[in-house]
Amino acid sequence: MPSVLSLADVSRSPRKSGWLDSIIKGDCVAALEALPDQSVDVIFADPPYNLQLGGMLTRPDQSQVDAVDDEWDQFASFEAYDAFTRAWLLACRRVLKPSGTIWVIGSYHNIFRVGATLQDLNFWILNDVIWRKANPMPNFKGRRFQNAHETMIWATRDPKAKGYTFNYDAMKAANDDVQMRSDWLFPICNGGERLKDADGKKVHPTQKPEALLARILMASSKPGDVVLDPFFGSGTTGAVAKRLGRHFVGIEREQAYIDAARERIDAVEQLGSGMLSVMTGKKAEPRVAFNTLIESGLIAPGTVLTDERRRYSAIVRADGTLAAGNDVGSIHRVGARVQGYDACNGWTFWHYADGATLKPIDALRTIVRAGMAGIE
Amino acid sequence: MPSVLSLADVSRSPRKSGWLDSIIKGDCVAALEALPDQSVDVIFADPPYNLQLGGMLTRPDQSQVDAVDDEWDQFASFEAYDAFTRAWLLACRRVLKPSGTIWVIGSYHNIFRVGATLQDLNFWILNDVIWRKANPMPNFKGRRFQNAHETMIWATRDPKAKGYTFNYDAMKAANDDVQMRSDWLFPICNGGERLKDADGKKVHPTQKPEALLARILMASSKPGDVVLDPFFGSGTTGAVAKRLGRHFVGIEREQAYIDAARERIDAVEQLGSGMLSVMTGKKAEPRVAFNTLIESGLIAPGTVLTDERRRYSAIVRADGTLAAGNDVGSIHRVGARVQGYDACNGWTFWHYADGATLKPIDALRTIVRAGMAGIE
DNA sequence: TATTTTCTTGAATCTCAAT
DNA sequence: TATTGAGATTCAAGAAAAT
Repeated sequence: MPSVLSLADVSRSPRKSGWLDSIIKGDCVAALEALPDQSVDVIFADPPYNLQLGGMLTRPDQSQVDAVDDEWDQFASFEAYDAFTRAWLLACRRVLKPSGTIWVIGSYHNIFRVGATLQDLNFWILNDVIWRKANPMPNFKGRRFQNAHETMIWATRDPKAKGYTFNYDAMKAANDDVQMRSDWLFPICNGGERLKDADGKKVHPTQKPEALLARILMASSKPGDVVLDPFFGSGTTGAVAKRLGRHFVGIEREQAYIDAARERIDAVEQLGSGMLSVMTGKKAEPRVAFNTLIESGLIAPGTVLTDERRRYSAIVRADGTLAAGNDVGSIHRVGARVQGYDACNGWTFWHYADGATLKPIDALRTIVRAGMAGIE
Repeated sequence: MPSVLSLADVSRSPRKSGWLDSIIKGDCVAALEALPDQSVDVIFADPPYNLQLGGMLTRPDQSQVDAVDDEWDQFASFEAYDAFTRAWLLACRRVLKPSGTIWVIGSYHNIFRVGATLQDLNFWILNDVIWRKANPMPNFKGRRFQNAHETMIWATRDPKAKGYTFNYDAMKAANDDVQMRSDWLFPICNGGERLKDADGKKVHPTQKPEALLARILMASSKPGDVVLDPFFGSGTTGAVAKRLGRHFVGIEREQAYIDAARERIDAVEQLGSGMLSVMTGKKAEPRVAFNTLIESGLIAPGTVLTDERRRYSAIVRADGTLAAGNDVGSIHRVGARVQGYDACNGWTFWHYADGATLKPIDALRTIVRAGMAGIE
């Protein structure tokens, strides 16, 4: 089982490597300052997002959303958050090898401040990478777009940094022999992977999926590298690092998280050396909005669509809806209503005139998908 | 053809609307200051990304600068970029209506600074939206992930801003009846849409696809709204705004871009008004009091209403209230109380017997609304 | 036991008009 | 400006319950 060290343990002999594969209990900055200079290859940091939530949020079925309202996510102001960010990034900077890289994940609440601070501190951004969530929480009030992604920033310690690890060929091979893009599709952490306590409640409110960490470590580290996570939480970084044959160091304040992480990591077995190239993201057929056909010029607003036998017709509107008389709605809704049905697949029901013949609008969707080939 | 105004033209009579559907030639901030307060519904801004252009960041070639100067330059340069960002965002803030929203697009080179500045200036971020490029430029050196997206930030002028436009129902209907996500897939602008000069060279280095602007304007504006683009470039915003029946104002310094944009916008035809109306949901429907159902004889006092599964029941009273035992109140209050909830939509919760089946009283409201159609 | 239906839940800055 | 009340609002997965 990974050992848990106090700050005193680490400070007593920082040059030794006793802190490898262990969890340091304590404040993030203080613990970082106890580690030796230039000793870490990769940092993955999932800092507090500084969410600013109003009151309670209820779902349409009147159940309550279990929000992230933990004390550790509360900051008095942007200035306070910026000062915190600066402090832990500076401490990270010192322990990072000159060829090391850092990943930071966040949402629009904090990621812009983190990114600007990284630049201010002379880190050099290599990419921003988007984690597209396959199954994000919906927007319940219908006043915004569904918040369906998070942003990760990948940066070197210095602008001129040479020799950082990027396993380009492995990434390409894992991505059907095309370059790995900056947008990744993964499900959120749920099901058996999600750590639960004895009462069945989630141990940590923001546990990250192992698949995400696996891609990060496969892309930007080598076996035997040292991976540091200054906000260790439930220990996803440690679990994946151990499985992939990397050393880890975690820093965490909360004893409950430390206990869960220790047990979790202890149960992980390292993969054999030949097994490491198989982790890729889930592929899915891209969802194509009807809107996309209009936006990409394949079908013009005002076009008249009919069914295969020209019994019903409807007009395409610029907002991506159809209008059949007073009936306005999605291609599926309007298709159902003109026929008096409850449901209808608008993609196969509605046709457009291509010369003298009618073709289903699904044919246009195929064209769009062809243009997206290889994108996921 | 859209008119081109000098700063003097606009300053002479800023309160008049002569600046609508025109391009103002001049510096971004100076031109913004010539426009009246609170006159714009939506701003789309595509500020300079490339910190090397505009003389703000002297990093043409990392290898030519030594480390010390480099660091100093970089700090100074980020400060200059931040000051520039602050200036144009503040000027935008003044011309934006209280219910207006702003979109800013950028890449990792600048978007973190823009986002942090937006927050510092008290804008309120609604979403960050990812433009996933269907056909991004490959990464040539194989030292990073393929940079396959750009980031857009959508924000209101103030944290508590109410009444901003978001055409939720149209977006959802256009997206196969599931809510629109924060990651959008579009091809980059090339082919026939890409403006070329007489030599076949592209007119503008970062011309945005019209499809992207179409979705932005369909989502966050109404026909007749005023759309401002302070970095007008080749005029994509103006072309799409005109096509979709929105007014536009563009600000641009370079005469070559202005000439190209004028010609381009002049060739655009506005879509017919029938194509432009935005699909709205229940929120936009006229309010109908439950009382009205009783007054119009659709439901009689004394009628027993139940929920869908007949677990709860209540009696309709002549004054338009419901009674469930001692509980008397609106359809919503009583619906909430019988279930032990804080809130409830009585229209969809309560059902009446229509023969052997139960129907929601919302069906009766629909009848009333149909009868009101055309009266208003 | 196998299949279908219902329930639960996830980093969320989540209403608006009338008074 | 703060309060009140009408009434609008969710997608995908996995687990649990029902058939």
